[in-house]
Amino acid sequence: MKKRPIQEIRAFTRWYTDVIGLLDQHLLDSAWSLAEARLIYEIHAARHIQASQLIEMMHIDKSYLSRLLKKLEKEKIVSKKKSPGDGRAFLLSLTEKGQREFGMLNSASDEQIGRILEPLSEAQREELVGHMKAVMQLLNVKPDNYE
Amino acid sequence: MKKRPIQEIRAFTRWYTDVIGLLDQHLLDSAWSLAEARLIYEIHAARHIQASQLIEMMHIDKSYLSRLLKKLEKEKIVSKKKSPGDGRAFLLSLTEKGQREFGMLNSASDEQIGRILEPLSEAQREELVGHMKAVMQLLNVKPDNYE
DNA sequence: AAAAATAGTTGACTTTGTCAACTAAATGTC
DNA sequence: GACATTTAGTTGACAAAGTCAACTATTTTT
Repeated sequence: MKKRPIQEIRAFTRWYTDVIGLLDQHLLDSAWSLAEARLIYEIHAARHIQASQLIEMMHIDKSYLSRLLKKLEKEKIVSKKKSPGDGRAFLLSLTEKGQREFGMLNSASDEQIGRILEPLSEAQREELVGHMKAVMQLLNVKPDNYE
Repeated sequence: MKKRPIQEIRAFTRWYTDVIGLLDQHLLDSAWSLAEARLIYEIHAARHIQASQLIEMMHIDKSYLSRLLKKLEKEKIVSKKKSPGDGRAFLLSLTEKGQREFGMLNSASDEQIGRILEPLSEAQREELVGHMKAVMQLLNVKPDNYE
């Protein structure tokens, strides 16, 4: 295998790691840790979801998740009700407060991306998205292939 | 500002966050933490560098850095000598063992990227690199703009 | 010659994440 | 339908990662 493309991809990855770090920083100003914010995000996206599914999706330790959820319940962000079909399991969803919290996190993220796009023209923004989609398509890493 | 490109960029970022997580996993098998490995990487790249510069580059707390360096010195990966020009400062560099360690980490990273590129043709690899470069160019986020 | 700033270290602490053992319910097996 | 096995989630004990403030020793500024 040729060396050069590998080096270029590693350079991109290092750079984007930094970008992600910057994007995540707004979370430092929020009341939530990164893990909590992702949890809020995932529960919002799923609307109703079991802890076991979150474990699979997020590759997170179940004891850790259990404690994160406990905190989010205490803060009235997440509510838990018994699964109708499975007596061991619970269905998690966002409370109204949780929805509002999600909305705030979400629009903070949007604004942050917005600021980054500021200097670009409409056409450049489209280009950017095109390149990103192309990267995703070419490099369609299936997490499960690497576990 | 339009909503759609923002959502697409956020989707890309989430996806690439996962990719980076997978790429970082090989470090779990190494003797070094993520922070230590990055330190080894940065010191290698700079050849000689002061802790204060690392703090700036890596956005890392100075007490934390101090302890990481202490461990790397103990393990004979990094060596420290007094800066000729500044009596408070030290110049850090990799020992021979450090160089070897860097070499191992580095080729493990290369191999991992190599595996991801496996399914792609030579032409596709070039395409991929092209898209990545375009993203970097368009989105040339200067970390300092966001501090 | 102070005063202020910078380089790095240390102590005390918080946050984040992991591992193993456990309870309770569900599923598979004979 | 009783037993063994697996699955969902919780808890205790701990380890790793990261932060904050105070400190020493130099260097720079005024």
